[in-house]
Amino acid sequence: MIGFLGEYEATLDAKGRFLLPAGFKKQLPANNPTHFVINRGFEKCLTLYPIQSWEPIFSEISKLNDFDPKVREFRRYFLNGATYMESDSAGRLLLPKNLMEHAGLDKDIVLVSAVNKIEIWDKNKYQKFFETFTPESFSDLANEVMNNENK
Amino acid sequence: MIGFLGEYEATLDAKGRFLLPAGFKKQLPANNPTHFVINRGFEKCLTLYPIQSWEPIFSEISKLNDFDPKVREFRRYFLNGATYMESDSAGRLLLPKNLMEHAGLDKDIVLVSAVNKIEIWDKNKYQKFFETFTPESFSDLANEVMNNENK
DNA sequence: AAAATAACACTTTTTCCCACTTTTTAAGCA
DNA sequence: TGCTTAAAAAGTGGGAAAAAGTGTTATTTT
Repeated sequence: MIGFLGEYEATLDAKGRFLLPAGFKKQLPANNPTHFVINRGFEKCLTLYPIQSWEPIFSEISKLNDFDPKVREFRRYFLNGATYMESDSAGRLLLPKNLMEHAGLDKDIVLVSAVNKIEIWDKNKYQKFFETFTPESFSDLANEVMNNENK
Repeated sequence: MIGFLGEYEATLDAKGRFLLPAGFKKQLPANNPTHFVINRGFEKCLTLYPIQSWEPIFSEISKLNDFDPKVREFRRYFLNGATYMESDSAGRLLLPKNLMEHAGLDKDIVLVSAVNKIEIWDKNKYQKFFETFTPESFSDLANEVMNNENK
């Protein structure tokens, strides 16, 4: 399985393209290093899936029962932002405009590891997120999350 | 199998035609990229089936027991709007008027992936649909839908 | 030297508009 | 009434201009 580490910055050009930071490039799977799916994140950010990470998710979704209204609702929300992307000859990725809006991206962005995918944040919003976080609250959260896991 | 991704906008011209967005065009099956069936959606929207996606559904429906009044009722409703469509020389699709009414389409429309087919919404109605959705409610829904699957 | 950014040229897609054909509707008349 | 014709509406096809997207090269930064 793919496992990303680290956090890198990048900038969007006038057309909404950005260069995948070299740090992440090195961590991409060897076979399909140019194929991605990008989607809305649960928070005000985007989620970038290398194609290998996306496929099992999509496969799950396509098995759901289409006659269940909840399924349709979920699917609509989940798939609406998902967009297939391929990096261009210069290794850049072009962000769809609706997703840029969703995440409130401007010019400076931050790419953060999220295990088998990468989250994309607006730099300012990302910093603010951290400012609201004290070491203690982080410690509490860690305790809660990691404990539930082991029960 | 066909699997669509993403959400794209289009506009209807005075005659009720729209251009299938390039983003979806690329995802169409190579063999019959101009043949569709369009139908009422369960919600206030339309469902556009590439012909390959329609055929298995139609086949399912034709197998149902005709002596069951509920079957006849369902079939009547489901098939009543279904219309065969072919895109014209410029790649445009002409919407039947009765279906435009059903979905309350005006000028601006949104096309959204529904795995092997595409939903067509009025832009305003679609936006309202999303406004009623908080990240938490989506998260709950996702949890519910994807959990049922694993039981 | 490698990576990131900026600038530019080019191609594709989209939009908007107009002209033409076919079908439908309405109207006139024997 | 039934036929014919005119008018209107609906549907189709295509082209030009604008916008969006893509690729390349050069320059700057680290």
